[in-house]
Amino acid sequence: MGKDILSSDGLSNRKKQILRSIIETHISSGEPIGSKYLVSSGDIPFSSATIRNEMAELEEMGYLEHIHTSSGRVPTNLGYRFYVDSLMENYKLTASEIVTLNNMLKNKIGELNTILQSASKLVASLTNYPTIAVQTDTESKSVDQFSHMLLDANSFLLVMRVSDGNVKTKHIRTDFEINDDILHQLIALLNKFVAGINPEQITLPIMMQMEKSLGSAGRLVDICIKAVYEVTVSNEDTNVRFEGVGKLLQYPEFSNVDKMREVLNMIEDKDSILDIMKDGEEDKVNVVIGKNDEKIVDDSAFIYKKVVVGGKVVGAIGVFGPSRMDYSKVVTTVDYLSEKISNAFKLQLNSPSEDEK
Amino acid sequence: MGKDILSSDGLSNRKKQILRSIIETHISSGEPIGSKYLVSSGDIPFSSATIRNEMAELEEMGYLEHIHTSSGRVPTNLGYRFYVDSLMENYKLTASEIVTLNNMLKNKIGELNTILQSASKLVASLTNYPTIAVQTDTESKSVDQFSHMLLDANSFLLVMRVSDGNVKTKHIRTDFEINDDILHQLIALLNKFVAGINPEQITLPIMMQMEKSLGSAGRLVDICIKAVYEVTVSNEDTNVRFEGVGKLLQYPEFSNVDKMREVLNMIEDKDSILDIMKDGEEDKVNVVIGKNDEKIVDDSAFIYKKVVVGGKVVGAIGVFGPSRMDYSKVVTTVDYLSEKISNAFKLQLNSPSEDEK
DNA sequence: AATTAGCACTTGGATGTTTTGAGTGCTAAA
DNA sequence: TTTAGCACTCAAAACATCCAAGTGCTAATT
Repeated sequence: MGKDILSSDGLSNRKKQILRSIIETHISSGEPIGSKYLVSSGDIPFSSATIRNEMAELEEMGYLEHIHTSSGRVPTNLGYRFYVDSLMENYKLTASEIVTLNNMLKNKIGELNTILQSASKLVASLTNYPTIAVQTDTESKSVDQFSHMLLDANSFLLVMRVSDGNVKTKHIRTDFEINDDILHQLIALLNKFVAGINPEQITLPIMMQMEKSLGSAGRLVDICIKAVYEVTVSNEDTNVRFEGVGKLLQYPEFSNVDKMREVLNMIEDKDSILDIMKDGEEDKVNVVIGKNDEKIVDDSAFIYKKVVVGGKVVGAIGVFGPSRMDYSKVVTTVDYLSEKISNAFKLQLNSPSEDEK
Repeated sequence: MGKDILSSDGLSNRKKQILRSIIETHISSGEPIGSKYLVSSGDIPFSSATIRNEMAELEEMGYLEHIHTSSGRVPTNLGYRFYVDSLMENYKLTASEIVTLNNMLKNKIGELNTILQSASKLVASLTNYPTIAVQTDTESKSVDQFSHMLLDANSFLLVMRVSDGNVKTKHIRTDFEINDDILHQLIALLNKFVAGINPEQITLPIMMQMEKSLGSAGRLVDICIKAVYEVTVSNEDTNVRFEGVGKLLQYPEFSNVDKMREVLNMIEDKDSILDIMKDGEEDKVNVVIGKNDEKIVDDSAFIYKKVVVGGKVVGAIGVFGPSRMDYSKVVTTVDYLSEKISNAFKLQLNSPSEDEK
């Protein structure tokens, strides 16, 4: 009955079935899997000898490995990769899970960093792995809208809504007296000429025109433009936060000091995290396994999806855990949430006057 | 020669000498200390038998302990406490250490959280223990001024200048159409009735009056007041950051999974950290050891000093490590740095700066 | 040709035993 | 008061044994 027929990816169906069964069992147990166990589990309708033969071949192909002659098989990184790419079924979020997610997110519409962090806590509570919330600075930002708050006769607050979803303020002092009227004019001008455009495109003629219309308060233009530069160019907002690292210790593969040291070192090096994420694709959940891509600690996996607002990557949320991770659940959850976040900000952004694009 | 004369704190000088020698040796080696070792080290001019007798008494007094009959002695928490309070000598920062500290701090004058973090990194590099940077919220806040930014016909940004110097924004959506006029009225009302007062003093009559003057848009009042509450009551600016937790793994007492789990759990629970620090005194370096004060993991110690700016505690920096810590160096470093930071901000407050978050 | 039963063989881990050495407490001598 | 000396203790290291789970291979079966 078996029929060792190759399907498109070079594996007979029986091999796939066996590989999958091994991986899923191993994911939940963490133990090496032997042929007899597979038989007794009822998953595979063949004898242990047959399974052993298949296993041997799967091993030769690089999907499984063997710690020593008399131990069961364990998936290799390549095995996990194959599983994630071709074998895994989509996890369905339960209704109650969705309700939980939505409720917790609902009250959090606001600043991007707040929302990223609370999303990452959410993922943590649902998946029992440590989570990561990354906020990145986009390369090219613009200020999309200006507003102000007059503080006293010599100072005011310039309020800027930045294209990455953040709102920044800058305290500006003047050596001459200002009032609400002047500021209104100033803000109107800024909204007209500066809002939404790349700061590099602010030309001298534009600035001069603005200064002229402001008359004696023309000097403010210069100061404000400087503020725009600071806000759009600086990348002090880049931020990598891990939550719940302690959870790793419940997994035997991390229950030893050396592995923990490796992990803590990796985690504390924000740059390495950003470096890993740089390579990821934008509109899908990325799964980085073990040290195929050797930036990551062996035996571990890193799953993340970038959060895109207004066509730009503003951050990411994700999960870090053992390579025998519950991929399907994690992938689904991360996907759902990052999508939700992007949407929440789409609403917020769609509104204002000028649409670029 | 020995003369077992009691000094003021109930210990003969010889006992002090022995206790101190044991503690300092143990701090650097991590091993239990035996009588013979002390003799061979040359520190104590008595025979091993004499030392053994003294040790037995020190043990009876609670300063030392014994894992089993045939092991050397180890300091108890009480022993460390005594050492820190009475025995320890002040560490002298070397000239090059001071230069390093000053240089690194010099370029960082700016935002409080930035400076706290870079200070904590500094301590980490000098002491080889993980460090903590805490930023705390001041207890009672109010919103001192309101402003707005209209996003579209159904949403706007409420901009609030909070009394602690931060500016917060809240994205507010409405299910009816709004415009700049209505918002101006709203903001004017808020500035008149709500600005500068403690949110607990906002009474229902005031709110009703505001709602009435706004007519059909009255509902906005409620929403905005809620935002005010969130901003003034929440302490989301409170922030506890650990840096270099991985360093703990180099100390054998933390090189096991259970201890590590305890530590990670403690570290991830910001509230417990804040709770510990609440009890600390303001103008000195606080040393919390082991589980005398049982909020902290056994075998560990927590050293911190609060940073005070303008009479208010705005945060703290500190170090977490094994109870056999290099107290004198750590205490000195933490003291020096926190002092520097307070000073840096004193300067900044006096001279006008144009930065505000 | 594909599958399976059977069996010899491997090996990590669990368990038990022995040895070693650092360190103690106590007694009696200095 | 101090110290030399000695019997005693115990954790940790080293070594030995046993066991269960699992494999690879061969020969029998379908």
